[in-house]
Amino acid sequence: MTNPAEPSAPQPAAPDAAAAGGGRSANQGRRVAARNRAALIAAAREVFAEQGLNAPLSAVARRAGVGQGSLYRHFADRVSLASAVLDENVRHIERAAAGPDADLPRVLGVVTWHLTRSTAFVDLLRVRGDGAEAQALSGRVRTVLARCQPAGTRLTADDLMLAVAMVSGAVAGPTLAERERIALRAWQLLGARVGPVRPWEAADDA
Amino acid sequence: MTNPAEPSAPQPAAPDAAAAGGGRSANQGRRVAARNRAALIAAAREVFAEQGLNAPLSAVARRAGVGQGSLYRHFADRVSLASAVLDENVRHIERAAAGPDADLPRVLGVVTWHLTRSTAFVDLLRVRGDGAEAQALSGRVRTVLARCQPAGTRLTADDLMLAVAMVSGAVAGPTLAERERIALRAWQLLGARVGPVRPWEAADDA
Amino acid sequence: MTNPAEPSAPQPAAPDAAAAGGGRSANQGRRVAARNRAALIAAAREVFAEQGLNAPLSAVARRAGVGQGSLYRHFADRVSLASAVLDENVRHIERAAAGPDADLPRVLGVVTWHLTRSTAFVDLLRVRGDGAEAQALSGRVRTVLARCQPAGTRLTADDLMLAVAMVSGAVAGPTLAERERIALRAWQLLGARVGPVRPWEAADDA
Amino acid sequence: MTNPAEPSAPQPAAPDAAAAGGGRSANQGRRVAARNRAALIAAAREVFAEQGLNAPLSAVARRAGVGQGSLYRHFADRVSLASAVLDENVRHIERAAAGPDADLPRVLGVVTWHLTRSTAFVDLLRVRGDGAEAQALSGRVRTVLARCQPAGTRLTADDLMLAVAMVSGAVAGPTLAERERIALRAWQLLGARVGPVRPWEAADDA
DNA sequence: GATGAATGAGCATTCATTCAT
DNA sequence: AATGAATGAATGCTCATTCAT
Repeated sequence: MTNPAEPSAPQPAAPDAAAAGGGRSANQGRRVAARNRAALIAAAREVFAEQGLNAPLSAVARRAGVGQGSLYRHFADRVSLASAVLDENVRHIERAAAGPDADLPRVLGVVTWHLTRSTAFVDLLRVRGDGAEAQALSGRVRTVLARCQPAGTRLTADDLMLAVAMVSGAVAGPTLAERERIALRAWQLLGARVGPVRPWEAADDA
Repeated sequence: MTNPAEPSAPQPAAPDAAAAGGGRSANQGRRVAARNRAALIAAAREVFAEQGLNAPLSAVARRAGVGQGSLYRHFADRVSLASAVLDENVRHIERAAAGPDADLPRVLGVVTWHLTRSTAFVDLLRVRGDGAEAQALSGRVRTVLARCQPAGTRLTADDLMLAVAMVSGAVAGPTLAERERIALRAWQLLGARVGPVRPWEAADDA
Repeated sequence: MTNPAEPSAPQPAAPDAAAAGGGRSANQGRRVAARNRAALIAAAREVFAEQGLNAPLSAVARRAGVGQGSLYRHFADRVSLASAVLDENVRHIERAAAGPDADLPRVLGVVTWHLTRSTAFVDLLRVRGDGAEAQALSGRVRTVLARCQPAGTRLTADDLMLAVAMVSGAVAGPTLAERERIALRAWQLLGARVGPVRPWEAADDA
Repeated sequence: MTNPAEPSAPQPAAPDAAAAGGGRSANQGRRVAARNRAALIAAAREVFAEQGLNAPLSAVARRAGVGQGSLYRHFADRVSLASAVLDENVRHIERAAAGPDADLPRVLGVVTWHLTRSTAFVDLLRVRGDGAEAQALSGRVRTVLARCQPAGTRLTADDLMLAVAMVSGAVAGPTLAERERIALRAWQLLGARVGPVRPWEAADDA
């Protein structure tokens, strides 16, 4: 998984018993509903990270170990699935900014953590105005950044978002280490200080 | 056309000398071959700019006024067609750097012109190591930039390419003017001076 | 509703006594069972009239405010649901024929009323021998018509049913008025006298 | 085949040689284009006659022994395929009306022949205003009938079309003989004289 | 007995690729 | 060397049906 983000990553609902039978795999009733939803989001996070936001939804369903129909029941369309995936990323950033000793470098570190883990998140912050949901999500990031900015700075909130987009655009590479290295060098070229690169949870360890 | 780039844009090869023959358009030998190739590149530039690099190749062939089979004769796969499209962009940049009074700002201006005109070019410079062709093309840009750099600068060639990628990543927006505005502000955040934004040809007018 | 047919149309079984319980709507025993069955028939009448007999059964369940499973508990398959819907239409015709001053024109008027209101009823009388249920229902109509026929007529019961099928086949059109106009002209071409077009209930008003 | 209508019924393009290989069946080049188109129409005539106009198009392609893509190349959508099928029926009727000794009964005989052979044709004449193509086709039938009508008749062209729709609606039954018997009795109930039931070609035999 | 979620087969449609002419 | 048609795998989406709760 590219971006677990949740301590208790839900297990795919698939390789259960009862699959040994011939025909259709057992209908496990509504007990698995919540588990399926989580598995779909987790699978979508992986698939979108690997293949981009246009990846086949059938691949998401397959990786989640869930029928196609269940995917469509939980998420009416591709956008609502993507939103669910990205919503988690944004929530983490908001949580990071809500901490007691939150400042801009610390938040940028969290942003960078997500940028280097999720291609989908990169796409979110790079592409502007691509549907109401995407705007809402990137707007939340913008709000967080604007609030963290020290008084008397020369940069507008738009400038901050532009800087994030610039780093987003630059972040590419086959390995995670490579992506982090590039991201940090990019922030350096922009003259920005960046705190430790981590999701919010890890902040406890600091 | 989003990125004409060539003063003499080749005409689609279609309803042309076929008036001579009866039913089917005559096979006109290697004369049409060159014309078809050019028409395919021109069509691909438009289609890729409008629909992205995953646009259906059938749309390219249709717009070029050329059969599907001819497209595959000239370009074995999607990548080689894209390379041919982007090769023109890179050649323009090389030409700009070969001029008598070429310096880094002037070349960056040309780079910016292409970034704001061609979505495909943005993708080229943003995604690293995506196949040998793409690497060769971005390598040529790297060479050009390295050569233009004034002696005694603190930035490596990698840094320059990274900066270009950062601007590439930030460039988005519905209108051309918007894309140019964003690109220039991005360079500004990087502390770079940028010459006039133009393709090489226009440099004569300066 | 295109064909209410019942003065006391049953209400959807949905947001009802559930206010008493906490989360899930309470299982209210066999009281709701009857109400659900009626709601399903009413919903099916509407949906089948609007979208034809192949309308998704999920749409019927949704409009009835009832779970999918309940639909299948009450009606084993699509045919048995359709039969339940059409049974009401046939009962109305039988009731019309049971009245004190019932004669053929009067019954044909009632038949026409249903033909012009319910696409499903048109299908019933047009398609012959399509399953035992359909045959039973159209057989009842046949019986009614045969009984109403004046002695010494030249038409057999089969002829009467054929005439009804002919009118059924011709009845089409976007508006109710249009359908009635066509139906009456069709009867005229057949040389049949037709009483007032109305469901049985309205006969009291005459 | 339910409605051959053409003396030289095209053979399905399918069970050719070269199918013995493992993977994809051979691409037979553009030679088979015309044959495929004819096979598609023939297959559609059968499938539409058996399953109605909403039959799966994949079934048509399969029966024609043709790939799905070829179907879509020849016919952009379901309507254009259906039109191609029904166009033949209408052309036969027009040809029948163009003969030297054409009169209304003779044309009605031909109409009846098609009604009893093609469910799709029944649908065409029964459903009004279902798209421009359908209206055009039924309009042509209307024109033919109007022209054949003897001077001084009491029936309008609309009445004639209504009568045809009535017979269309009544025609149903498992066997061809049954359908013909019903159709002829239906015309009798309408008081219409009907010539021999046959497609135009057979008129030579008379 | 109600509920609502799970499941996957099925259909429409697109498109990369091959190939006879 | 161009052409344009053939092919079927792949994908999106729907819906009938089953089943644990």
